[in-house]
Amino acid sequence: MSELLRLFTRTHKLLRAATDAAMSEHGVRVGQNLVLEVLWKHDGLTPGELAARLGVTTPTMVNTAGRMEAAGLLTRRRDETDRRLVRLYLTDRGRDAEAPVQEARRRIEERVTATLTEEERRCLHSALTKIYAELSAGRSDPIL
Amino acid sequence: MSELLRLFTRTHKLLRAATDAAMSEHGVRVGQNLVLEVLWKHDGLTPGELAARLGVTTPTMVNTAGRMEAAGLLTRRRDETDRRLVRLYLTDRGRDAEAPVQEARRRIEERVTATLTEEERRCLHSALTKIYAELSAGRSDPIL
DNA sequence: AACAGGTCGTTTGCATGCTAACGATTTTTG
DNA sequence: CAAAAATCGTTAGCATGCAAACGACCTGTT
Repeated sequence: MSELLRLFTRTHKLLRAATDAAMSEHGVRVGQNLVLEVLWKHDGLTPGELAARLGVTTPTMVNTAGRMEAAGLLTRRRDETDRRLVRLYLTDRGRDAEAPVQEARRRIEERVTATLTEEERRCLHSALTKIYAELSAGRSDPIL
Repeated sequence: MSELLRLFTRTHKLLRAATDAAMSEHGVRVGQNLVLEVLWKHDGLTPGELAARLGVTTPTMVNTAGRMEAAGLLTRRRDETDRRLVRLYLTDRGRDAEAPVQEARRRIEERVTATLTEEERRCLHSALTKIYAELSAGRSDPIL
């Protein structure tokens, strides 16, 4: 009875759904929230740079950027010195989302960790870190 | 720095990718493996019953069943006494996948848990269980 | 018996991921 | 300097999820 994989998947799905619901109240979908978190600190990155930081592929980032552009969160602009590059810049709406989105994120994390003991919190973190390391062994994206 | 949500998401992605790679060697994609696991024990369930057991929506199950039918893993047949129902029956190929798929699943779970201490294993399980319970509070799908 | 309402599976449309193939641009090399 | 190679973003096609709307079928009430 492979309990762990199933439990992990189910829990992830609930967590993702809860996050999406909370973010959606502020016009941001779950997949866009991490992109914003990077852009708030480093505006004007390229899709490739963002993809690397987020651990997704470039096509995924391009699609996400397209949806975020359609949602009015950012704009695309070609780099002047290297015409291959595209730079993504936040709009006012993208910047204004910072406070409410981070607050929503904080609340979910708090809700989740509140149910755990101090030991469970510590253990969960170290266990996930070890699993992450094990599975990313021999990969090119060891960024976390 | 909301470490936990990010770490959880990243780890889940790696785990899912590793599972998909292992399953794909036997003609089964990651989303189909849990469906098979149920059908091996209870052949002839309906899409709705399967969806409930797996914690996914009925449309998702219908799509997955369509892909599994195209892959030759199962067949659809209308229920004779209640024509609203569709029953999903495994093909020989679907049954033959049982041993290799369960073996692949076992190996991944072993690889993951091997990196953990006994305490971490126990804690991870109880932490996930608690988080799952917290997030599914006030929901209609408390099945695990 | 007839109709209203409930129960199904399906279709449609979207979000999020991936890989593979392509086109434009820059850099490297011969 | 021109051709070859590397680097980017994009597009296309697939897998997996969701919610909403639909059509077919059954059931219960009148």
